[in-house]
Amino acid sequence: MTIARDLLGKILVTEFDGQRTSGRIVETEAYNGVTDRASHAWSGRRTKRTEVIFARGGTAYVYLIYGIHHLFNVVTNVKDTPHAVLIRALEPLEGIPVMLRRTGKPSPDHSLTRGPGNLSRALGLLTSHTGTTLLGDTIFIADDGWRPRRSDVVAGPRIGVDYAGEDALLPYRFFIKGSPYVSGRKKINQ
DNA sequence: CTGACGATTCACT
DNA sequence: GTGAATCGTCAGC
Repeated sequence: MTIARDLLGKILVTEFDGQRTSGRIVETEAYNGVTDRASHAWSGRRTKRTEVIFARGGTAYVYLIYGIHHLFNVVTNVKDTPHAVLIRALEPLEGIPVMLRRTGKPSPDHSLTRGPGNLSRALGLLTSHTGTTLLGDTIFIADDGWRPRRSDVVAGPRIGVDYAGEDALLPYRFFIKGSPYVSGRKKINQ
């Protein structure tokens, strides 16, 4: 939970085949383990797919949704405690031309890394990266000391988890107010 | 083995 | 605002 907030302002970096891309994290969502109906690990569901969420913190969990989009998560807790943080939006920093090529966009705009599906595509993240440690040199979190002002960090309900009942209302989504890269639907936004 | 569906996005009405 | 795309995962038979 605290970790989701602390990740705001940090830099997510991927480096595949010498192509480095990075972006500052401006939006995250926390998934709070077995008590969170919106989490894949809810109620102790532990399967081949979700196994990685039970790993120790600092592990990547990349999940394919709707057969189309990849969603990138960071496993945040100790072994056997399935907490994860979904990275929902970045502000592009390095490797923007590479991102453009990956996404097929002609020019950089706010949609390049806005939304978990777009972001993963821009950084070249695939489900095959699930289980990769973030302590290595292909996918990792960097910190240049930049921090959002405390008054600019906003918490709100998560997106796309309406099926989770009451848990869908929990303020587990954190984002930096005013960033043009923050995603969000029209309903419960900002 | 079979069927149902999702932590989304994009194009179209 | 609505609906389709598209496939790995999981539950059930």
